[in-house]
Amino acid sequence: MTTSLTDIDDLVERLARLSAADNWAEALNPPQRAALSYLSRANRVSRCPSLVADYMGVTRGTASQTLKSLVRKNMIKAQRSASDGRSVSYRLTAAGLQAMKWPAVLEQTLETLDTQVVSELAAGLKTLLREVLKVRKQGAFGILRGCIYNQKTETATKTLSYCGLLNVALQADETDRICHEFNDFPGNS
Amino acid sequence: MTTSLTDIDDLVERLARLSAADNWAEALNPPQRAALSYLSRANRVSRCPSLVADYMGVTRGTASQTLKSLVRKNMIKAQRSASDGRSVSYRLTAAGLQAMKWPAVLEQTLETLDTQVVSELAAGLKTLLREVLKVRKQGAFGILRGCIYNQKTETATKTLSYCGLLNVALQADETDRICHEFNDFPGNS
DNA sequence: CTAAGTAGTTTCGAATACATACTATTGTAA
DNA sequence: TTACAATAGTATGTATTCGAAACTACTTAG
Repeated sequence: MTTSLTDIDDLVERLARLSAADNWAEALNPPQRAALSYLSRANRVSRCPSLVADYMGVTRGTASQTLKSLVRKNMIKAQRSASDGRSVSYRLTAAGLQAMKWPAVLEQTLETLDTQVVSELAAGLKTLLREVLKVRKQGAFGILRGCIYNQKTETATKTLSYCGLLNVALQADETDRICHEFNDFPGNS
Repeated sequence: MTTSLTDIDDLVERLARLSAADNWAEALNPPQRAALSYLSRANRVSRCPSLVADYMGVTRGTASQTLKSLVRKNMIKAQRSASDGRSVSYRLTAAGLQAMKWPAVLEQTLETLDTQVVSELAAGLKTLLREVLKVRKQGAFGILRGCIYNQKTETATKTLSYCGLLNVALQADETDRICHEFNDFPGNS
């Protein structure tokens, strides 16, 4: 059975599409849900329009629109930065946190699958995402040592670092760079 | 390293999103590309609005709109059925076939990955899709024995059937049902 | 201090998407 | 046969996404 490369492209496309269709709630549409999900996991300095745009793969203008609709729906609130008068940080409201409590339909489907299959699938997808980010030159995801998303694995020869939020493996020299997603505060404020 | 179920949902969502952003051509946007891709692979009786809607996970109204825009762009042409005055079948124009020649950006990324990783990833995604289709009760994918998408694998005990178009494994009793995607004519007309 | 760069917003036009209501055709049952 | 339900497809209204481009406001480099 030959696995053409087109297959994976189609499968990812279609799965995302079907998942989006099922997750379409009266409260949130798929882009809004994706943005809210990102904001719920990112640290304060990362909860800004341009990084939402980067994460979602849309222009800043589009991200701005989606964030505006989330504000309108009382899911998030904007707060201007004191240090930089240009930048804005968003935080989830109680309603926003509540909306994130609902698990995605795909998650429920995954529960029925074998654990082994699920973890292999996750590993494959992470590898693919890492590659995609490299091609898109979104590689500036250096992680400071103390980041809670920086998962270290000790091997015989060296320490491997991994960003659990963005799902990218990190080179040793990258741990000194500043990461947009850096977070050293478990309370996430 | 724990792999939460949320991970896969996020990864699929994000990969599809980044892929869509990169595949956004002046000619086609992502839904149009998805619809055209389906039409290029489906047999005549399957190239109708309602099955495009099923495949894409949208309502018939939405599918109708997208098909209209593809007609406007001269990618496809409509043809009314002689046997059923209600139904319509679309076929790709020369321009439509040409547009499908361009590989998706994700495919190029996949070329850089290990073959083993790619085939395991494809297998995992197919399993997941099969499960999603079951939940959505889109299970009426019975494949007639002669279908060119019906890939048979002989094992010691029995014959396994598989639909190469829809990426679903088929039970033995399903091979007698009529499949929307059934195709016994390699020329696909 | 000026110029370039950065963060974010607004506007425009095309299109997606749902829900709903609609037309036309086909099938079923009295 | 004549109702009536089911099916295939379309049209409309509203909200929103999306890229592109133009714009404001702030920050930084020379």
